[in-house]
Amino acid sequence: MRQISRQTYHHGNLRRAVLDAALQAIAEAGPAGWSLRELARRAGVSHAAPAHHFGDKQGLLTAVAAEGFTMFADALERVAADGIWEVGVAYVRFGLDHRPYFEVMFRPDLYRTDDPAVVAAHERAAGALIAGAGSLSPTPEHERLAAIAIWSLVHGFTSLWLSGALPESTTGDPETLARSMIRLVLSTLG
Amino acid sequence: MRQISRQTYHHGNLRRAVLDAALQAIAEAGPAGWSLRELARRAGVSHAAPAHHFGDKQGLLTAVAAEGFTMFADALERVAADGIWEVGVAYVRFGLDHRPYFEVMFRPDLYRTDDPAVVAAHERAAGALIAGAGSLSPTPEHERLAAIAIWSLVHGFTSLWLSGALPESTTGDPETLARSMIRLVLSTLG
DNA sequence: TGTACATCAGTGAACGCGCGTTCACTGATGTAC
DNA sequence: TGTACATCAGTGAACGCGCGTTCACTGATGTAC
Repeated sequence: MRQISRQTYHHGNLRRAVLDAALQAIAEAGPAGWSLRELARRAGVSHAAPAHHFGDKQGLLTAVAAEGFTMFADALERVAADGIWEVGVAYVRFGLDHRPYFEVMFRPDLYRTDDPAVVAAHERAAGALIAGAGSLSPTPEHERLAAIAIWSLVHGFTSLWLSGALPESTTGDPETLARSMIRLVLSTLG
Repeated sequence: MRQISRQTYHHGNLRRAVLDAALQAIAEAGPAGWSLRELARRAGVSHAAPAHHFGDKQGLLTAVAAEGFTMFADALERVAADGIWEVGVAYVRFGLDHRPYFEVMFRPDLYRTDDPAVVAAHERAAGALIAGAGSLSPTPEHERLAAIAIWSLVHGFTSLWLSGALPESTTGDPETLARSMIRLVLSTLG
């Protein structure tokens, strides 16, 4: 185990430390509200260190997106066997629980979408979603439409909730609300 | 009519010119990819002029959001009498046709959400959406859920389409696709 | 087990640049007389 | 109709600052012998 307390010259885990600082900065100010130098300050390292690992801000956000899509795909695959219902709920929960990742992942102008790690995890996530939707469709055309509908539904709910756009009257646990909403739609789609 | 060709000392329409430059800049680089100075350059005016009208970037984006929500509310109210179906389609179409506005409107960290013009137009838009959903619901609880479902559906579809997240296999006219999707969901929700 | 050396993660000083902000100024316009 | 003046939209030079980038460097680590 390398040292955590930063008493050596070599950090040992600088890459991770910078990523964590980025996630915190995104949570506080969005993906655009900070500079690489501020990140270095947060992480307590030299201002040149982030560039040493990630090249530039786009490279750093590419790493965030890759990590995010990997966690996202894991979360969806974990419940894939339980049906499209649970996949939809997992989609919403991921967005609520991992807001900084979510805010980067669906803003492709922020990072390099052709990064191999991003592409692979993205495809895994899409696969879990489409496979789930396939289970409830009689025809291929209907299946395609149903998959897009479910995806739009859970993505829209998550985005609206995160941006605070839903009326204040909409109180209570967002996951419970999402469950009710998905049940309402699925009761007729299936 | 004031001069357009900018041969006088006074621009005559500088506020409009800066707003238009902002919309173009947002279309090209997102709401974060430019500075007030760059905007002034685009609009062909002194670099101090935008601040003269809008104070700072947040003030400028507040004006964009207010204008956007006004246009949005107009578009939804225009089809409100035709039912929730057409309101949903109008929602999607607004996002597709007015991407720069849409990208600002649902990112409340970018502007002052307590601006009176923003608040008024926002409430008008929400009213049109909720009134439409009310038409297809037997109970108040169901109505509330149905409204959130429709809203999530059309908002999610628009966001996913704009970010290019929908699979490339999903070709064709997005509005047609949105119509099919909304019909599929409404056929059972109503 | 000890020594020499290559590697490379991380440092920190220095650079030029574009930024937002300030401020004294310019000059077109509208109004009073 | 003409003159004087107040207003204020817009200018442009100057400022200090934080930024990304460069680059010679430091020093911990791993490997060869």
